[in-house]
Amino acid sequence: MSTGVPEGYDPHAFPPFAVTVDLAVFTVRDAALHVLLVERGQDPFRGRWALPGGFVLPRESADEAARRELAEETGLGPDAVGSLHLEQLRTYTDPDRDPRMRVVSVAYAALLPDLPEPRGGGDAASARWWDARATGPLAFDHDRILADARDRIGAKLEYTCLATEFCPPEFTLGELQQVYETVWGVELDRPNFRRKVLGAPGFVQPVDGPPRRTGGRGKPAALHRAGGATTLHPPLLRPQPTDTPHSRPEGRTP
Amino acid sequence: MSTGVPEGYDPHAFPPFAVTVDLAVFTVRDAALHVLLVERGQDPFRGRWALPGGFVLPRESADEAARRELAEETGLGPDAVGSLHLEQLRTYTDPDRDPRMRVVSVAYAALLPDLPEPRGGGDAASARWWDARATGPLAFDHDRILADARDRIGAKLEYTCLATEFCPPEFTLGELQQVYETVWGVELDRPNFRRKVLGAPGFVQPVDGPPRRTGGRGKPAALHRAGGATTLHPPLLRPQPTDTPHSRPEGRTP
DNA sequence: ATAATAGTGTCTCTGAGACATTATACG
DNA sequence: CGTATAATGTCTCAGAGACACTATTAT
Repeated sequence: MSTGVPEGYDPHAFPPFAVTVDLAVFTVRDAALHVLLVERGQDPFRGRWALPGGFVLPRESADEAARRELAEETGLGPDAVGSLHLEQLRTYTDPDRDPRMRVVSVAYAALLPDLPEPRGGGDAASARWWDARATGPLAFDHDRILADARDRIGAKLEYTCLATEFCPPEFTLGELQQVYETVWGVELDRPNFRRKVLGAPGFVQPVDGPPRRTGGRGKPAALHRAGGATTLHPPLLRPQPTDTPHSRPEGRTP
Repeated sequence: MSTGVPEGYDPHAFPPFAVTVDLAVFTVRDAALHVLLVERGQDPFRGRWALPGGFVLPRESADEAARRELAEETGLGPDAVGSLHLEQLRTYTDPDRDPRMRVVSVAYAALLPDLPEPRGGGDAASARWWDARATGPLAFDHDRILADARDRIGAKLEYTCLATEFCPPEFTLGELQQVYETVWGVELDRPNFRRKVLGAPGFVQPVDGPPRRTGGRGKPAALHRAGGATTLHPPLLRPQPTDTPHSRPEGRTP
């Protein structure tokens, strides 16, 4: 804030930037991570799919712009949008990321439970869920934003209670495990998963009544709600794909 | 990118934003975390201290702007600045964060070893290191940016090899431990710290020759260099202030 | 009965924390 | 000598992984 081009802070002496938000909206559906994309109706990248987003208005913060856009794209009410998890990822500032003009974009990640009809009624006439692993090349630098968003979500599942954001208000531990397995792309041992989830204070609460719900033709599962905690102690670490699991020649030299 | 204000993308139809970078430059000096601040010479916040920073130029990315500003403020050469750790934190977009105009700021954190004369020769005539715990109220929203930067650095020490960025090219394990203790504000058990650092593959490498260095009047310590790894496996978790059933940080019972 | 999912119990190994002990410098 | 710092070793417990086993539903 001390150096730069506009010496006298003349409001018209600085280079004009546009500021947008881009949203990576995720849900878990059919045991696969899905992301909400919109089809572009005009150049550049006409016909390509892109992350939903839009301009930040003069009197709103980027967070407010993100929630506004999210409401427009998903058709959710302002109350629902206000309560769901929205997280700033990072800001993309490559001078050539938009061929028309200088645009910096603040990227956000949002997590939704699998909704009955999530496609909204805004101006995004052609919005749909895509398998997050199988999106074609997206417009602008959205491939990179999407990849960064996936990495961030996966990492945050380890040490936060974020996974419950993918679930409906009441859920089974099997559904919660499905979230982890889907985002991480691994299979987890159910008894161990149970032990860790129930052992983390404030992660989940058993629903008091004895009601249960069936997921198919097995034993009905007890229902849980999200607990009050936001961070996970101890963390739920994902299994490490790096080479040998527990024998390391590097270490003590005799 | 699909909705918003400028329907036809007229380059003059969108609200004008200025984009700046703000830098939280940290070093460890005298067993305390220090941050580089500059004194503002003009309103608003004249005479208040602020994080260094400046405008993003029309043809550079925010990362490039951050490195350019860092070189100006510290007086380091472009090669030195190009090699040190610079990390985007998040972007601050409150519409009223700058009383003059609409400015969004991309915040960065940088880590430096304790340099002989770190104060640079740019236009920041009055730049100096401050104890990061004892900065007065800063200009703009820089108190919040600084707090966020401290949190991020502390968290990243747990699962990355970032701590070596605070050290000179060759360092002792005692100096590395000092970094952790200073950033986290806790005392660590030296034998356990040693075991974990040496057990993490690629974190540090012993310097081949038998040269040693003294820190005062004790036994000289072996020198190490940063290893090739960037992430820490297993992580070096900071002791939890939340009382756990079995471990007590303040456990000196006679 | 068989399949499928939910839930419990147990064993072992790793890593963290606490702490004792030895080694090598300085005064 | 004592003191200060570096380095090694040892003990114990918590948590993770692997896996056997039981429980309850649908077909």
